[in-house]
Amino acid sequence: MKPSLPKGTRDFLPHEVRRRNYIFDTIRSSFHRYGYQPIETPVMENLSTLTGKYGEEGDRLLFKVLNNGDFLGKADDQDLASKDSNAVLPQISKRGLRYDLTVPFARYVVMHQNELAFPFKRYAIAPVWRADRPQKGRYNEFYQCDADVVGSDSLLYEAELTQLLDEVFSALNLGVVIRLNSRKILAGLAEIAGHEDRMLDITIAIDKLDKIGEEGVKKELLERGVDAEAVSTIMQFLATDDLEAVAPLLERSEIGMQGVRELREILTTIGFLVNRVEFDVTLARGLDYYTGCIYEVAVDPEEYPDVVMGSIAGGGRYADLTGIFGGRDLPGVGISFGAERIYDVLEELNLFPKDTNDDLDYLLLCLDDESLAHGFDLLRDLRRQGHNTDIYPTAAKLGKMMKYADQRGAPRVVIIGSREAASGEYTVKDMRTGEQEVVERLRLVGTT
RNA sequence: GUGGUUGUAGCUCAGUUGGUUAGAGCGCUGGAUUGUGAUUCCAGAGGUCGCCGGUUCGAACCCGGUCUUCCACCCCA
Repeated sequence: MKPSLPKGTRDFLPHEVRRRNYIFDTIRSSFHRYGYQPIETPVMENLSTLTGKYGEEGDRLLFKVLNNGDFLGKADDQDLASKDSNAVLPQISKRGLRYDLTVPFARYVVMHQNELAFPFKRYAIAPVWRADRPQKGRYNEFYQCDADVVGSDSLLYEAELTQLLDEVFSALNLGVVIRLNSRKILAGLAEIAGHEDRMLDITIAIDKLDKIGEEGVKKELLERGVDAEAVSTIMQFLATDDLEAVAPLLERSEIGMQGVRELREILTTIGFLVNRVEFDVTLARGLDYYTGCIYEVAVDPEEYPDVVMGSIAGGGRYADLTGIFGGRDLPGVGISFGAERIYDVLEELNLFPKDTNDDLDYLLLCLDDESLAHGFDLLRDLRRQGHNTDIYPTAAKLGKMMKYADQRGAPRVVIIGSREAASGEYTVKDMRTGEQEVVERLRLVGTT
């Protein structure tokens, strides 16, 4: 049988894992610096926890886990005979793989509300699964790095999370644009246009402005049943790229003005950042549960015009995610980094630091069996003193062992033959410069 | 979920109208060099041509199905 991988999943080689860890470590240390605490939840959740939280499209993309045992025997014969998947599904599957980290977090907060101090700030770096059709930058299994805070509606957190986004990307040396909008402004826009009930249709259409242009958006709006007068009102909004230009248009909408005031406050609270922060009225974001400020981060198109990649981080405020699970109604706000896309972009732009190689200090090479015994003893001493050290496990030809050292990326090798074993002075070769010197055991091992 | 695209050595890819033994570069193994890798020279190994079926005297090549890759939708990180 030929080995294979499920579609949309990948293996990682050691150097790839190191580079991924570089991203995870950078993000994690910022999370810690901002006072977020780690939590963990299972990769599987009850389907009832997951369904209905991501819209119709999201439900379709959930990976379902088959029930154990005779799962078909317990299913209804009529439903089975009619091949009605929607009817059969709840009878044969009660669990699914998590689709993101936010909904499981909401479930977690409700279940542990009496053990947590609010506002509760947590982070999680973990894989999630979506049964999407894979493309580049789009996988069926991928990592998210989330920071959320629940139990406070303070706008300070929106500002803090924007700073956090900025800090992480400047630590990664990647120029980005952080775009902000508010669901309240979008709701206000729908209200002004006289289609309060069509907010979703309207936002989906205007979200495509970049891609299909003004005419395309007009067409899409009309197709979605928005009347011509409303369309021209909406197009007025799209012509603005400044919060203060949008504000007068929203004067008649209470919720819209609330959104404007909130964004104003957030923008003035943020202070100086390395990356640009822009208000973007066309920013929509699909996830159903967002109710306030929304974020999206993209690679800076001015700095890297050739990079084609969707958003690499995003997030927003949600007013009542915990309410769905019957808990106290706790407001929350959070952000999520897409580690895989960040990886692909850093790779494409060659922005990974050089030293994400093997972190070995020494590799010991022994030329005969007595030297090998000697080397194994030296190995233990080096390791005890905190040197990352490895040894070639047999006495072999030096050329062969040197080649192995080269492939391992070992920065230094210690050559041990009968001369060295007898004298306790070793030949240490620097693999980069090619220089070698004779070093006494005490000086090599060092003391602590 | 819809439409398209891709698959040949470990990797990147050639392969003529369907015709003898499917090639190259890189990588790998061994040697030149029995105590020196990354450079040089020589030699060698490595293939169910994604998989299943069909057409044909004959299929890497044509046809059907399937899996996979990537792309455009949809949606999203």
